[in-house]
Amino acid sequence: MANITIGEVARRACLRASAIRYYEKIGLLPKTQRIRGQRRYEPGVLNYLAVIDVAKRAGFRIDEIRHLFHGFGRGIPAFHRWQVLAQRKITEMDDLIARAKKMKRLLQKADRCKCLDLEDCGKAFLARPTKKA
Amino acid sequence: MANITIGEVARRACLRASAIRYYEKIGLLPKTQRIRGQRRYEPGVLNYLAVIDVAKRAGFRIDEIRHLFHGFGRGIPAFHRWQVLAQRKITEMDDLIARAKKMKRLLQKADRCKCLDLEDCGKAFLARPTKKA
DNA sequence: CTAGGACTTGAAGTGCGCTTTAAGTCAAGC
DNA sequence: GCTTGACTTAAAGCGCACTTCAAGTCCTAG
Repeated sequence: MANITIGEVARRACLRASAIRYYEKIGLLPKTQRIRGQRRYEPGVLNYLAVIDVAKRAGFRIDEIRHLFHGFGRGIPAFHRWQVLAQRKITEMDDLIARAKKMKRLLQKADRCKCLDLEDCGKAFLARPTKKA
Repeated sequence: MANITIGEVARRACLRASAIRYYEKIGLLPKTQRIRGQRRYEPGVLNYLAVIDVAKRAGFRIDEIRHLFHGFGRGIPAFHRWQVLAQRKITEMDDLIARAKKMKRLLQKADRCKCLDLEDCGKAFLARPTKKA
């Protein structure tokens, strides 16, 4: 069970080996043991990678995920780490959704445009400027 | 009124001169006349830049804006160009909003996490995998 | 005459999250 | 002995939309 090669970890975690090496290099994954120069992993690394995967899908950037793992004091429990980061990110997501909706409204206005010439659109935009984000 | 320098255009359009040069280089803005090597613009360029600005704020990438200007036949009216591109982009925005909402739901789940250890989160994720995008 | 300021160019740099490449090591199979 | 395949490293590349840099031109003011 133990001492899995990087290729096997990659296969099980649905990642490229290069991504795993990259995570190690930037300090997202801890350095693991080497056997004749090659990385060998214990199965626990898959839990680690599963957390990274969920965090990425929740919209966290790499530096935020690193913070999740290493940016809190030793005794700070996982649920508290998630709470702190999730609250911030939920706000970001709300902003993102609001921006996307604003873009969509702008697109719906564009969809009802009646100009023959794009320069006319430009004149119209300059005459009644849409309020910027 | 005519023959504005790049710096003046930049000031009026709230852009950096470097951005205007870049737009010219990639074929977003037409090449303009030079006087002793320096670009000189007619005021109409501001309409052109206003269209670019609105398109960017609506979420169009540079290649899409280039398509708006040059990707249709000569006689195709502006309103039709907007319709075609806006419909596609509205779909993209809907996808983006849906993805952001999915992330937000994931974050709200994370916010209610009770694990003490991140590895436990990983085990839980692997046991009941959240369906991926 | 000199300094300052606005402009010119092509090339390189930025940030993010990796991937790709080049050059090499190592073990197994023929 | 040779090939194949999986691994190693450091460094470079990608996409996007610019910005920044280095080195130079040109005009005006003092």
